Amino acid sequence: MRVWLRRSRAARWRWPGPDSIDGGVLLDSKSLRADPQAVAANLARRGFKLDVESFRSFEERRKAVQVEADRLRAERNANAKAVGMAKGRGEDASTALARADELTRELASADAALVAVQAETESWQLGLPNTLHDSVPPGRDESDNVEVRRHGEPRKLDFTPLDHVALGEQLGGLDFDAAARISGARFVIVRGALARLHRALAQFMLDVHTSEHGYTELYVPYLVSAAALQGTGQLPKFAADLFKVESEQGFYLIPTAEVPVTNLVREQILEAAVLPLQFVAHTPSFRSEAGSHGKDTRGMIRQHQFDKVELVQIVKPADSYAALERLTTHAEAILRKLELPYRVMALCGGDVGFASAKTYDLEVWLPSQQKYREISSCSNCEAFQARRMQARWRNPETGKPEPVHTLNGSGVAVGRALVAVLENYQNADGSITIPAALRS
RNA sequence: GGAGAGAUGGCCGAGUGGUCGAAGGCGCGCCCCUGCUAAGGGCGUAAGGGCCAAAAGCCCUUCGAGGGUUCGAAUCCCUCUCUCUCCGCCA
Repeated sequence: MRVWLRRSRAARWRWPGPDSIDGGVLLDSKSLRADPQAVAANLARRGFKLDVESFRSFEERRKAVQVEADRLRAERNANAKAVGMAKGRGEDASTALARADELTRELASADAALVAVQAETESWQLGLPNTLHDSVPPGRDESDNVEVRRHGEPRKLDFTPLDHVALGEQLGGLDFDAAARISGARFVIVRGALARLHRALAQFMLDVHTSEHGYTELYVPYLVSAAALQGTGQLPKFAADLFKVESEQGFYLIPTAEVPVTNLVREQILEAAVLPLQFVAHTPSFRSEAGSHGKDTRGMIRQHQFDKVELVQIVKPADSYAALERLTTHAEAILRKLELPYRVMALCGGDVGFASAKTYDLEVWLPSQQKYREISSCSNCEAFQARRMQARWRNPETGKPEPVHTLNGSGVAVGRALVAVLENYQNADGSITIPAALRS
């Protein structure tokens, strides 16, 4: 239906192949080789320690092994060709045939060594996070994030606000106990008017992004392959955060629509004219929340399953930072229209996610906590995911395929938006006023 | 679930053991001719990786994936994946 959906045989991702040492994996291997110290200095801003020495050592080994294997292969090819030509002329080929035997043996052992060193390099590289953009503020954790702007004033209430759990139970719309009996902790059943509000929020977001921000709506798989997850950076490092489905195919439940949506362009070479691509999808997200025991155990803030409207952009590298600003305002537009007070935070080096080069979080005001809480996260992954996915565009200036830049952002988390609406729109009698933007 | 067919470059499509990374066509790019909403001619046009400071150059890999046979595989054998058609089933 569209140019970018064409199947590209050329671009079919072959990997890990015997000679694809770079393989488009992770950080740009060339800059890593050229200046490992600079990469190490950059990654140190995240608190990630890059072992330059061990990189150098297996890089040296890799080079030696690869050169030797290539040399042997070249000789074997030439030798085989000589055999063919001799036989064609009806000449004796026994000398070349004897050499061929030796070459076969030598090549087998050289290849084995090459495969081994490449596997080692690859798994090491897959564990390296993205480099950070220069503008990312320094810092170790959440507390060092920098507020960029703030919008809206928290309502002055002349009563003590309830949290969404109390409000939801009063209204008979949120049932955590029933969900616990059915599935366990960190699930919820939403009922009646609140279920409808939840649905309205999701549809509202989709409508705004498609009709006002130029996104194309997608319906996507909720079960994805390990390869797709590796493409966007969840695997191999963060398997513990995912739900793996017991099945022959080895499916995982998506932790975010970012995975299927961004992978839409994997193994593609896109024509410059189709960029930028802007997609929006409403999906559930499944997260094991391993390692968050005791955090936000009450309520809907942190669940194993939640709905999210996700924005994804595929852009030319030169445009990606402008796109990040725009994408962030697209997510903000939802909160503005819902008249929810929020602030925009630039995440510090220590808080930026694995695949991202720069991230803005949107935090919405929650009266019950008297705090701003994350409701969206907007990231520019630059070429990081594109390299892992082999997602490229043809740069007219060079005529060559180059990695695209990918961005994603929640626009916004539906479950948390429901929480925010309940809490910010509550009345003294425990009723909820429906935001004007949702009335029709 | 059962039966069959297929997978080659941006696209279509040849190619059953040896100068095949791959004929031919289309598309695209540059140039020439021509000069008006036409046509003709020439050349060029895959991706990934390595060596090199770099360019040039050289080399390796890739004809769905993996393995095997062979001195040598797009071509022969095995396994898998995906696509299409028919039957069954299902929303």
